[in-house]
Amino acid sequence: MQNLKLKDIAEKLDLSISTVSKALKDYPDVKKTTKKKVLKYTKKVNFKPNAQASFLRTQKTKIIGVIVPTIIHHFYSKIVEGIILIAEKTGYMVITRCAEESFEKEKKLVKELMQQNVDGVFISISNYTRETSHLQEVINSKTTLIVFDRISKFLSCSNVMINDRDAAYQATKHLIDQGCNSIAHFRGGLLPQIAVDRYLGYRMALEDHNIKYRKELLEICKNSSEKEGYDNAKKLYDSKIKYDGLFAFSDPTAAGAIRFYQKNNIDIPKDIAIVGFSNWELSSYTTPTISTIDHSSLTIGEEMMRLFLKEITQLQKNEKIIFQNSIIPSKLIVRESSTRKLFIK
Amino acid sequence: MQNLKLKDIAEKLDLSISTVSKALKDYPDVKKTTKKKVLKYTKKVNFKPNAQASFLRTQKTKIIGVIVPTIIHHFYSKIVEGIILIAEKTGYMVITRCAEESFEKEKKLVKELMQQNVDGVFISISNYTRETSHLQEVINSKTTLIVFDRISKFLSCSNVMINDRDAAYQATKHLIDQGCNSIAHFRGGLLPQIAVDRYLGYRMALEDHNIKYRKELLEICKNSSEKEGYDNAKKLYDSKIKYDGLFAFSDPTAAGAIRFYQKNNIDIPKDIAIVGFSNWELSSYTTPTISTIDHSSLTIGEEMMRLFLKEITQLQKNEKIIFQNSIIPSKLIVRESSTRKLFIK
DNA sequence: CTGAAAGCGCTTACAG
DNA sequence: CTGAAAGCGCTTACAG
Repeated sequence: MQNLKLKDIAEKLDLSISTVSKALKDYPDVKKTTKKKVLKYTKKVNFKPNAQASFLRTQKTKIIGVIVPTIIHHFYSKIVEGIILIAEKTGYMVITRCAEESFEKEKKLVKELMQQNVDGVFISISNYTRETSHLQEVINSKTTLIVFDRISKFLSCSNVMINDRDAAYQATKHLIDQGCNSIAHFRGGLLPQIAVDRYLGYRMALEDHNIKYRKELLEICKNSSEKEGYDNAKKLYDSKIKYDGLFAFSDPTAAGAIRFYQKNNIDIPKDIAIVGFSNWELSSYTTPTISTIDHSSLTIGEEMMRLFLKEITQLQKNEKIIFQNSIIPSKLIVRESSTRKLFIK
Repeated sequence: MQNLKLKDIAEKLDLSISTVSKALKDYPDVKKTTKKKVLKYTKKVNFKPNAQASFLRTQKTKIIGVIVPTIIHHFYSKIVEGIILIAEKTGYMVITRCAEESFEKEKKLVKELMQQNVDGVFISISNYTRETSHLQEVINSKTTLIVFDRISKFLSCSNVMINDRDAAYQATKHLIDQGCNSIAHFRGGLLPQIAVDRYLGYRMALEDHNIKYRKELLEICKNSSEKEGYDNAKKLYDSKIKYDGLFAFSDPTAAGAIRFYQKNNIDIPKDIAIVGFSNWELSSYTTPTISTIDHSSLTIGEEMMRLFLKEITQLQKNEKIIFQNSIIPSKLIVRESSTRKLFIK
């Protein structure tokens, strides 16, 4: 059974190709009984018009291209899941692609998506992307561009972000509320904006609560790995630096630190209260469970789709397109690693 | 800047559309210098032919559609990641879709992918899918169909599977090797094939080692949740049933059981040795870490792409297409929850 | 070696 | 209300 085309339907029903096409698209100038006849038959034989051929006329593919810098990563795969679920509800398909943190590959992927004539490109920019002319071209060719998480100030388009600084502030403040006075921070690398923002949120929270920032309580976890968490905890321990709170750049980092503390009989949260970041699956399974920040990736995906659909409509109506910067609020999830009230009062 | 088309290039270079098209596809009957001129210019202006228009002639979209029954699930999202990474290496794009365990939605998604004229459909069949005529149609329309994990015996196509029975056998045998004599099994629901297979593997391992199967050591974890693991451990405990090993249907289930044991001062692995299943992220972060079975999702994705590319080539050469059943071997990962040697000798 | 022309399957302005 | 025809941007058999 070959795929049916308009011509086959038309012949079968003794109608013209035009009429069948119009009936399918519910044009007002087709007789009701004709429409019914066509719909009944196409439903029966399960006919759907060829998407590629339609595109040549409509210029709409109903496909969204999503580019993430890395895919084997909790945060991004969750967001992609969110986009896919919402996209399906609104009749879009999603092509997911992975730039593997390479500027060259990112450029190539964008170009290929343009060649596919996707209706929208959602991207989180690679760490090594130095300039954004490839993304400017997306905008120029009237394709809706939405940048999320890792954005660029040089692009006029809608952005969806997380307020890492605020989230880090919440996390640190929570530790202070639990009675912590000297709070260490295992930060991410020096360059990534998210690492900088979380660091700044930490600093701001300290400042607002009159706690002096101490440089010796800051360590770096470049890869945000479990091992780095362990190693940094050990490093502080070996240098005999005392502290009673830890705000870790990520949950694995927090988990690594916990592993070290337990080995050395440091009680969590009594001796050191801990907050991680991003609500990884693991954080509900460690002993103790890890307090963390939840980003609600589903909400991020939802918000991107919402902005996309809005811009598509504005484009269609030839209205001015209004770009929007959405900030998705993060939520502190308090678990065992920082629930200290019982001990301090 | 609008998207360029063949016509623009041809005009610019004072050539015909045909010649430009042929130069781009490296046809042998185009003068070398002409080819060079065309390639140089198209590279400069970053021209790529419109994919939809090409399709109308070539019938190739270079898109693969992947349908998973559920996406917010470790196992499937890993496989999708694998497919995407390998697909990109071979010039394919991947549309991921989620059937949400609905037969109706699955049918709809398949139809839409066919409408998109994808070159291949990779699917893991929903639990509620009662018949597979929608997938038979994929085969009929000469689109490569590859079914993975949840397969159907009624389809003539290549399959990629995991040998759950063998993996469960390995897991159980490992517990026996650790000195366990009475091994409980928290199985999945009664119907899913994977639950049945793991149960049978468990039974076979017991039998091969002359350990009598005891019905009272079998509990059901329908949703494979942490809570069910906890509850079942409690149930056995409350009924005073003694056992020294546990083979759990999944890592979260194992984690739940561990939580209960720890609360009741049952030592792991000394009192009860535990093996989980599927190597969830959490299994390396619990205390103790959980021994588990690793499926190597990346290998599954790789294998699907390999089969797909093979069939595509056979199709092109008009050769007979040879379907293949690939079974991806699983690997036992031994961690703390079952490392007992120290205690028993 | 180059180019004119047909055609892939659809949509839609236009004529009747 | 229906249908003939043009055209979307490409590929490729064919003529020269």
